[in-house]
Amino acid sequence: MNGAEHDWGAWFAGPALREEAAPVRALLTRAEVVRQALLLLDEAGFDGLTMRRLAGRLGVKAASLYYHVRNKDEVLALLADAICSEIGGPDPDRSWRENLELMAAEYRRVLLSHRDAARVLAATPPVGPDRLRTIEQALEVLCSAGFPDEAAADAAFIFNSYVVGFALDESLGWSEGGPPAGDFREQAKQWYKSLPAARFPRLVALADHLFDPTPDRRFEFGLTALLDGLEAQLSRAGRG
Amino acid sequence: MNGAEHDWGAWFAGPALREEAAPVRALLTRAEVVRQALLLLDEAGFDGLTMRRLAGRLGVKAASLYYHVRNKDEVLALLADAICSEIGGPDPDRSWRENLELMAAEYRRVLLSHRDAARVLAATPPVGPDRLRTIEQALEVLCSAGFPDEAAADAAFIFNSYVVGFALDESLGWSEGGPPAGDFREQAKQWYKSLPAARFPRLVALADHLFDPTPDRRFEFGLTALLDGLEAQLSRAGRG
DNA sequence: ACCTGAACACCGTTCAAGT
DNA sequence: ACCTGAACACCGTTCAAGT
Repeated sequence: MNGAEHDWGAWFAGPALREEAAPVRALLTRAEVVRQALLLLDEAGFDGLTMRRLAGRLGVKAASLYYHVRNKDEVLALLADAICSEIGGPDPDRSWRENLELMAAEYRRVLLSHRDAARVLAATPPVGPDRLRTIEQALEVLCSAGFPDEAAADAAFIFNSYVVGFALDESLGWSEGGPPAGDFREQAKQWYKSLPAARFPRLVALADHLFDPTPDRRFEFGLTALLDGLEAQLSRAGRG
Repeated sequence: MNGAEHDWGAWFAGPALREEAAPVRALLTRAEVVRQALLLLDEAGFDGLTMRRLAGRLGVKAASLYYHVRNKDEVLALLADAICSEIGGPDPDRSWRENLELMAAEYRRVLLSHRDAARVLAATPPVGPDRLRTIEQALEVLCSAGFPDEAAADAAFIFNSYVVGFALDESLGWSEGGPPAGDFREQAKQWYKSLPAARFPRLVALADHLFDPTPDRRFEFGLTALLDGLEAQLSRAGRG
């Protein structure tokens, strides 16, 4: 039903949906590959996710993976979809604005719950069924709110770009080879404060705020600005 | 003067500023390394930018690079700064809003003028002098406009995140291994249109708009929403 | 001071061959 | 149908050694 016969092939070769309860014997499944890839991502991060390590984890040689999967990009696309499958949808009883706030929080929560998840999404085209679902839901909310088609498409795009972009900044953390993640903000803050004040007066003066330890508040700030802007455009479109 | 004695070391070992007009003989300079890295980036893209290829271009073996540069991450950070050096600043005669629009356009123009530039910025911490300058300038515009310190820091962060995030989406293009970049939008649009309409009604209906060939308009749309939102927050803060 | 040779420990991917 | 051995063409980085 509902178009299960659609050809996902070109972008997304075969849905990871019809899965028959992974048998005890080690018969490699596409779904099992994805499952282990997600576990490996959480443990080793984006850079640690290699075909060879993934194969090792599945008790198989790297070459075997290529029987189940076209290449690493496909693994990443499947991974992106698996991550998106955890994102909840809108609530029909709420306003469009409440729903976008809800969805943004959900989206971000999921992206932060898996290591480097935002990097996986950024490295991957939006072609998986679950990822498409989240876009579909955002479009539905916006269209129902009365946004004209073009504005709804733009708004959904921008909305997605904002959440992923923010989570990307957030998860990079710039701690590579640096101090332990906990001390990082403090260290960066001190470094900014030590900059030449004659050249970078604002940077030095605002260092405390720039490295505020509460990204939640900042996420809200940007989201509020964006939604205020969309609201303004909506009322403009309503009049026009 | 103005703090030239500041220790950039921890994050940005030695400014690429004091350069003495590359001599004819092949004495490798830090600045020359960065110059060639930028050329290589433009030719080969982010994934094609390797230490070995960069060395080859400089007529030197890969190991030699490590005498001038700590590692590849440092090359990327220097590259990010070289790219940011091309971004123009604000105009003191304009309003804060006009200036942010101007700076956003400049920023995006530069990011699109070098292949995968947004990826370089996203992969790199904001520690170079020219990159810091652009942040300083954004903060200055916001503070002068009357934003409270915390809001100015948030706004500058979000502003940066928006521009880089948008350019990132834009430059990825998802054409990897796919059709030539020109046909890509059309191909993606057709694929979206072919999705099962019962499951993805909005996606199918809005495919034409989602793959609109004019990212400029969409960039404006999002920027306008963001700035409208900031304007609303500013007047709220003014009253509060 | 500046560069190299040679190595180490990896990558993604292919493909003939095994079962 | 499913997996492997072995190879190909690469990576980033280190380090003793050369000049």
